[in-house]
Amino acid sequence: MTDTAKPRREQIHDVASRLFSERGYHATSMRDLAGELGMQGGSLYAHISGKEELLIEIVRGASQQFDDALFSLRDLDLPAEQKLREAMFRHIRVVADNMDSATVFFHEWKHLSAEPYARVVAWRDTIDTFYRELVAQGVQDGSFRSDLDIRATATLILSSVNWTYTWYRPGGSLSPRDVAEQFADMLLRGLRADGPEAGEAP
Amino acid sequence: MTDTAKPRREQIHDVASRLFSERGYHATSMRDLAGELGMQGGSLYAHISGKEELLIEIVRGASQQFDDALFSLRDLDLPAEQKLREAMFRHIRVVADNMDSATVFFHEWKHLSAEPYARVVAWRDTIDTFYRELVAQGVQDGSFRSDLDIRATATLILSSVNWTYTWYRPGGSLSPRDVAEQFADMLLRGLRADGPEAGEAP
DNA sequence: CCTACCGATCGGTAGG
DNA sequence: CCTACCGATCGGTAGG
Repeated sequence: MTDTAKPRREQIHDVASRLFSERGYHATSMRDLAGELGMQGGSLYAHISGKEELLIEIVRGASQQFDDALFSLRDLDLPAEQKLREAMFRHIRVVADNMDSATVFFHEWKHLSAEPYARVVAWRDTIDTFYRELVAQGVQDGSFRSDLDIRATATLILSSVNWTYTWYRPGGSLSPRDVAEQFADMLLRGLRADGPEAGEAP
Repeated sequence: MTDTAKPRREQIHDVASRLFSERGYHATSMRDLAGELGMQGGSLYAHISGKEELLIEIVRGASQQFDDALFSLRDLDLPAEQKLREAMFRHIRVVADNMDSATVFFHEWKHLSAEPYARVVAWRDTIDTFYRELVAQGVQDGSFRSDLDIRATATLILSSVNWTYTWYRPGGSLSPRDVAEQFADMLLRGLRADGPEAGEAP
């Protein structure tokens, strides 16, 4: 109606994200994609160089969003607990605000060819490290339990935030902040009732 | 060498699980599958009726394993905390002992046709319910915090056990029991140091 | 379990 | 951005 239309390339990426997330990369044909954009299959190649380029850019875009959200936290001088809450919130928000590309990111990166594949593997490592450092900081300053296994703790945190792509529904009653606060509360305080000290061994 | 060979059908399912988990369902051709079994593409159809039958059986087999592991716990008279520990252990063990079919289960079920697809959706609901009931029991008997959100708690637990399919390595140093105990300890006790009561709000 | 084949569809290109 | 097309490959079948 007006000239608020997105650039064609961006439209293609958006639709590709949706189709790849719904049907998977290999089950989505270039003709499916073109059809949703109201063009013929061959016409796509006036805008992009090939199918894998789309996957590469979707995956790169998703990892970039995580980087932007998390790495600015790295050198922030916050107590470990606050930093963890904020990291979980931002992490979940990236997933929630980009359900399609996040789903593609988690599900379809295995179909990348060698070089972009290796980049994803390396990227995963940087995120692991980010959360491990965050946990280590909390252990060192005494706010987290000293008997925590750093790797396992980081993995547990990552499980909680990453798995959201499987169940979160953007239009629902839970905001990313709600989810993050619920999860962080449970992780930090534990599920056990306090007070009379629930029995350890029966 | 001896006659310990598995039935051909079982071999086909095992190889299909591996290929589907490594490459995805649609990126695995029947000729790929036949080749790994030392036969021609068309020969597969002497043993199976079609490609989707393989996916259906892999998915059905995986959900059956979870059912067998978890539902026997349902009416067991255990304290909630012990039941949670045992459920998490069994859940993680199913994933760890069946990395291929578990990966197919979590990644490829979307490619099922309407009827088996609906069965998976319904199944997921029974597992959700299982964990919610477990949490609710713990809240009722006073061993879990009374302010827990049942749904969120069950989701957090499920995140931790399901996500293992993405990082667990069966030959490594961590047994399913190790992982389950680490995760359950953290979830139950929380990450915070006890004692001087780490500050809630700064 | 093989050979030989089917129609359908794939990603991508040429030329306009 | 379209038409028309390319070789390759797909899942599956017939007949043995």
